[in-house]
Amino acid sequence: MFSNSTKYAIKAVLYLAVHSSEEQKIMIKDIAEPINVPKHYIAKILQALSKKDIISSTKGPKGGFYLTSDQLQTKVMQIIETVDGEERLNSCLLSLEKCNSDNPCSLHHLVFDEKNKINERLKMTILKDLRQHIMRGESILPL
Amino acid sequence: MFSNSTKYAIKAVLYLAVHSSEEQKIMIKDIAEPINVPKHYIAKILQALSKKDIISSTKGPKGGFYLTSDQLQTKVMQIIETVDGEERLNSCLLSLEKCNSDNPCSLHHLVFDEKNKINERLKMTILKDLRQHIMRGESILPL
DNA sequence: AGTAAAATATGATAAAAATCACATTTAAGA
DNA sequence: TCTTAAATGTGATTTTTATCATATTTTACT
Ligand code: FES
Ligand code: FES
Repeated sequence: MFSNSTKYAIKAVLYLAVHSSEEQKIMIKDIAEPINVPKHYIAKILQALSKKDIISSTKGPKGGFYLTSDQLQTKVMQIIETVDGEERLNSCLLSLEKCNSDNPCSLHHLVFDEKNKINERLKMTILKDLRQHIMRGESILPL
Repeated sequence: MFSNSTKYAIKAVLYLAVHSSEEQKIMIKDIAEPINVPKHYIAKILQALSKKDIISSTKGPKGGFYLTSDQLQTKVMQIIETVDGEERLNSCLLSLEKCNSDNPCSLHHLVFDEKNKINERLKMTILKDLRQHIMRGESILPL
């Protein structure tokens, strides 16, 4: 469903959501290891997210990555779109085109409503929500 | 959601479902072109499907690919599993593991029910159903 | 100012997925 | 039985995705 890069991105950002703050920055290697993602790979992804202002970073000693409280309001969908590009989630199951109810492919009616529901949730769920889930022990941040 | 190969496979099989029969076999090039898939690529996929008895074929002059009426009973899910492998649809959104409600990842609750519903439908929908849809003009076989 | 510790930029390599090419096998029809 | 038309098998090439490496920039601390 998601690319590898997006999976990694979500895991990393969620890790920051739980463990970081403006006073508690985290170095790349201390993110990569606990979420089980190659260090150099996640570095590239975090840099892209940082450039898009989805996460924050500072260079130099005592530097690292972190989330501001504003950034805890980021919607999950924003991360997905930033990494995978917008098209991916709205593409038709059978063609390259955008899914289109006026010209539905043969699988469209099997999936459209559910896919929509999922997309809606990804659009309204923010990092803070997921952090709360994790801190309550209702879900985990998998390896 | 699906790999390119699975998309192509479904389109090709659906094309056969609509246009072929034991008396009306279709050559690779006459499948590849209308569904807009590279000839050599779809050939490989069709060969795999043929070996798994999801479609039929005969060699030589007047040969080609076709579906028997038995094969019109094939479930969409069978095609997906044959091409992409079973794991893909049941894997967790964030990890390599199988999705597991007893140990849910942070996105699990956002998608589980809907993904399940989709999977159920893919498991109970057969090619004949989709063919009917297409022939009634309720859905299309996209390029 | 100088040094060291961090992210950043850029690019190289490896692995996987998609695509292309061709020689082999099978079967129909002359 | 010979020729030809089709799928089949095997493997090569290209493209995309994932991974690795390294030089540069920024910043804190001395
Ligand atoms: S048109 Fe294909 S999934 Fe909607
Ligand atoms: S455990 Fe991750 S999607 Fe179910």
